Amino acid sequence: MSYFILADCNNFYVSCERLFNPKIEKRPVIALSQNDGCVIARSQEAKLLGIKMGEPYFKVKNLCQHSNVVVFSSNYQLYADISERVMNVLSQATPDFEIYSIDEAFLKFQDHISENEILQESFALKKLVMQWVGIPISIGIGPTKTLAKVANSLAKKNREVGVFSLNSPQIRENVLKKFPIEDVWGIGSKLSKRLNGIGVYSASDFVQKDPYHIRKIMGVVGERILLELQGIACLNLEIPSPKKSISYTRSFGKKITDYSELAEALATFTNKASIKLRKQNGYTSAIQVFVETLTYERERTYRQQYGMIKPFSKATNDTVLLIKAAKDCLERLFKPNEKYNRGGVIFLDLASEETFVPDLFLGDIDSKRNLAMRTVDALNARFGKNTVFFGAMGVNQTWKSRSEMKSSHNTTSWNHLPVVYAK
DNA sequence: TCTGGGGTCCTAGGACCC
DNA sequence: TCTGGGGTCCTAGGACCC
Repeated sequence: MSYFILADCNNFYVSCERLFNPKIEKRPVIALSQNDGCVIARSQEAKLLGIKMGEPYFKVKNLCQHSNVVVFSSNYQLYADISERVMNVLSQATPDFEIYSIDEAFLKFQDHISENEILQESFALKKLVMQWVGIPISIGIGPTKTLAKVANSLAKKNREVGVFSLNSPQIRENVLKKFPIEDVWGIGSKLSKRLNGIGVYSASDFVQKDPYHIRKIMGVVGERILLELQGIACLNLEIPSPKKSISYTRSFGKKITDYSELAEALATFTNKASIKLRKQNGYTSAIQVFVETLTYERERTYRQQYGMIKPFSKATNDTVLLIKAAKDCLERLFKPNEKYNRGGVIFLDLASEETFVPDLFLGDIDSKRNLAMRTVDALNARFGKNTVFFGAMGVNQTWKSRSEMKSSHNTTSWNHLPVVYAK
């Protein structure tokens, strides 16, 4: 047996913004998704105003203006950097450590450490992250990952303490009775409706079901969640493995009807994705390209996706080839007089360097091209994004997504470094 | 006018093989 | 009268997460 700890940053994006802007400490603050589309982070004050997670921004814009809400476009560069700092502190506690998302990490401790020591350790970690990074976190403890998740959401309810353990079976029983089934990790809207149908409304209702029966109606996923809630660990820490697919998809700042504009956008996305690909030393054997249209009819929106997959005879990470393939796909997908609002590229079937098979007939051409790509990446890393770029990407980039209320890159750009004035 | 983006895992069904 | 069965691989789609 062992214990799992889930450390989760409180209102992470908002906390990052507050770090460099202490004036907004007590005010309602929200952060928006890419393209300023919907609300994806809210401060406690904003939650109390009734602003929901994932709500489209235009629906709450008025409320925000009236209630003096501070609104930010997402500043992922800043959030990623702060995240790394938080993870660095957390990972000091144990080598059994898994970064689960930008603001969450699992830690695992063997059970020869007492319950009391685990609690002490958790309080110490929480304090340390606040001291060294300035981000508030909550900690949940339990014998399984799923129970640590439940414990974490209880820790968040009492932020003054901010640590909650579900190791004791008695406490577990009481907690699960009041814990709605739809809030359990892995149970989404579809599964919770299905479970409601068989009389399951709380996590405790679920735990009393027969795992075999649950397996029949929910598959192994459902059975695993059930056992995890019973305290039987089915999920372990995940060892980071290279990504199985890499994608870059964006909504455009305006609707696009023009083929060449669309082609430039997709070339830009392909470039972004191939930089990610080379960063993990990967090769892709197939590219998927899609574009999407959006139409409104009587208060309803209809999305239509057009996509195609193009396999390569040989895995590649060469931006030039990838852009060419993306354009081939687009040529077939494109329909004039359509209004496109979104597009993207996905690299599928990723292969690593070790499994990459050089082409017998092309000989050394590959390694030369590879070197060229590496040089482009190095130049851009050193002198800034897009110092060197591909003509196909265009120069006007009129389709770029909106991001009108973005804060500075305080920790990742010399030009945005905070300045302190002495009196 | 205006609704994100990047991922993962699982399953069912078809094609194919012996 | 009676017309196999087991295995693998691939793909599309569904469901979920943050």
